[in-house]
Amino acid sequence: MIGTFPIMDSYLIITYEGNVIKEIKWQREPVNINLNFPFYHLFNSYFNGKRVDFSEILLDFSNISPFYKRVYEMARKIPCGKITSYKILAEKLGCKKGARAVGQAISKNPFLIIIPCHRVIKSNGEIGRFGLGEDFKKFLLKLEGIKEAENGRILSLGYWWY
DNA sequence: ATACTACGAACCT
DNA sequence: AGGTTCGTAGTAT
Repeated sequence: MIGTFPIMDSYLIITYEGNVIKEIKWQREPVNINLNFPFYHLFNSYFNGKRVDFSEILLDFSNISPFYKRVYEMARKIPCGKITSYKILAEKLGCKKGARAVGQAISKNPFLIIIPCHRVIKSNGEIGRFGLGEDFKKFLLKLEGIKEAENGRILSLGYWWY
């Protein structure tokens, strides 16, 4: 079953079976809106700027390599309103110099929003890349109350999650 | 074996 | 400050 949810100039495509989410991807090409998918109200609240707890949602991790799975499960623990870096995430996984490998995994995040890959930025404070574009990443961070400096970098280390 | 990253550090101007 | 280069870990072919 597939649900669709419009956001900015794109659409979330939510694939699910029962109450298990199998995949959340996005596309720019318009689709028919179908808001009849599990946890719709959570997504709706989230995009209205509310603090939302996605942690109880069941995700289908079959067909995901062990390392990617570890990255996703770790990334999922980043609290709303906090950010971290690819490097820190790698270190937490016991992979000191694996920042790039983490980036590769994050770039293929099969569960947009639920696994908050937008909360992972570069270690020098720059926003870093994002599938739907850097502006979308900034939009999500702003939604969560993360402040950005005028030079496009994150303002304060106090926001970091270690 | 090789090529490819949503990275990072170390160098350069 | 801004660029280039190189190391790096894991994945895909």
